[in-house]
Amino acid sequence: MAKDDLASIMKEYPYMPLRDVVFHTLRRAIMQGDLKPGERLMEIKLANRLGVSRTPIREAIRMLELEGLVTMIPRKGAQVAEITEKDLKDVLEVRIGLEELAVKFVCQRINRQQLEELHRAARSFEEAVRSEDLTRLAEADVNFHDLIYKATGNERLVQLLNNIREQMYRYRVEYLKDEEIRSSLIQEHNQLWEALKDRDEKKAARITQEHIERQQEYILENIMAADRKSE
Amino acid sequence: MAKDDLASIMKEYPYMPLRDVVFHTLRRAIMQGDLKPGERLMEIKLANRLGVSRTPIREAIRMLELEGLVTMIPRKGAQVAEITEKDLKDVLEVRIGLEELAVKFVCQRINRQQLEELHRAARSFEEAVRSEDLTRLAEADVNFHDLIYKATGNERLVQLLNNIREQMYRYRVEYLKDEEIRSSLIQEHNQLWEALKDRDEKKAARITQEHIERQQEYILENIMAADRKSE
DNA sequence: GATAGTATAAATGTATACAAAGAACAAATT
DNA sequence: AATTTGTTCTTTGTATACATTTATACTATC
Repeated sequence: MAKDDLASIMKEYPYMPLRDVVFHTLRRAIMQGDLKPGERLMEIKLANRLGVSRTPIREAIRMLELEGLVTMIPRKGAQVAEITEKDLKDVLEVRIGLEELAVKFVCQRINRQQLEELHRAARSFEEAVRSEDLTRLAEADVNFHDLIYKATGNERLVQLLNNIREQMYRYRVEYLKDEEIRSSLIQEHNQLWEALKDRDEKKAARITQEHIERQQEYILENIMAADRKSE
Repeated sequence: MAKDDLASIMKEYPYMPLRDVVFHTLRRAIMQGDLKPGERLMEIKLANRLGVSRTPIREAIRMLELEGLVTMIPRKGAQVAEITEKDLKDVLEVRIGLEELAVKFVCQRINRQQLEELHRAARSFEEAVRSEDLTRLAEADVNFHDLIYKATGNERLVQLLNNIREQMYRYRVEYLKDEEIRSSLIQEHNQLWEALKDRDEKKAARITQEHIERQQEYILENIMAADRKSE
């Protein structure tokens, strides 16, 4: 079918404005720590480095600014936003609230098919843990949570949660590298699935909260360590 | 004092890049419905209309895009995002969740001074209702809720809530024009204040929820009416 | 008369040019 | 020697020019 061919070609060569390429490039660089907090983002240098003109750079910076990843100093330019412990605490407080809200909705709205999908996702996460393949593991984790998000039936909530989850990368989550944590994650996923299946809002909320709080402790230790090192 | 003079002058003439002026202008136009959903935002026309070049226009559009107020069609340009009843429902679900989270934090963290400020704000809202001055009324309402937001001690949460509150304008909230609603708002504010004073999280959450749900019903009626009219 | 094809116009995407503000450094004056 | 002033250089803010794509309208042909 010609139409399908075209569609697949479109998927292979999706048109993307340079601003979006730059946006994602810079975003990733900030998240991964290649661009460090406080570092200036100078348009000409970035433009030369990425082989584009200033225009797409500027548009990307506007987007990063609105995401809070860079802060603007008038007539001085953009710099990578600082991250403080307070920031992290604030974000995670909000995240807990939103994740609890999400599982509440899921309990109310998830259907059998979605439950099955979620079950499969939990299983493939387990397999990924056993495979010791970190990339696959991360994907499986994202997939599991994506399914939960989708089951909320609330697009805005999904959008907010995805954004927060991406921001978590900034806090150097090398969480999944820890052996002990990986196996406890399996248990958490299974428990969460059970709670959602039983539509037990309270239990689901509790598991979610504990899940994130554990992550928070872990990240705080890491940040503390990183901060001490850099001082 | 020369320094104070300079500071006051700076406050009077704060530097603002054109992109921010354009951003706020367009934002307001969309919120107020001057730019209608689906309407195309053509750069040259906007540039001519606002007396600037395309560059600030484009940067403003990038910001509006990230806020979800405009949607981009590749190589076709920007258009004002459509709003559906589902959108509104989604936003308000999230809003209820976040507002409940907010009052929970406030119950845990508000201090005596903040409580007093809040009380004064509730009083001045009452006065504003009696004054029949709609502008003053809106300001007093915003002020009351700002104080609550601040008392959460969570800047991210404040940011999200402010954003959502601004978005509500899109849904043509002519809420405060209704006599009956105004007086019930006084009661709600007072009840909420009492709950926060007593640090009664459940009561505060309930009041908040009811408050927003009532607004939702009202807005839904309005949107329905508007949609029927435009079809 | 309808349809297809081409040409023209208009809009976005990208690059570059120009203006102005700010920082850094050097020189002069006290 | 220190401070201040002036100059230059860098960088952002804004405008404009160019390229590419898409929409539109008109003409020619069936």
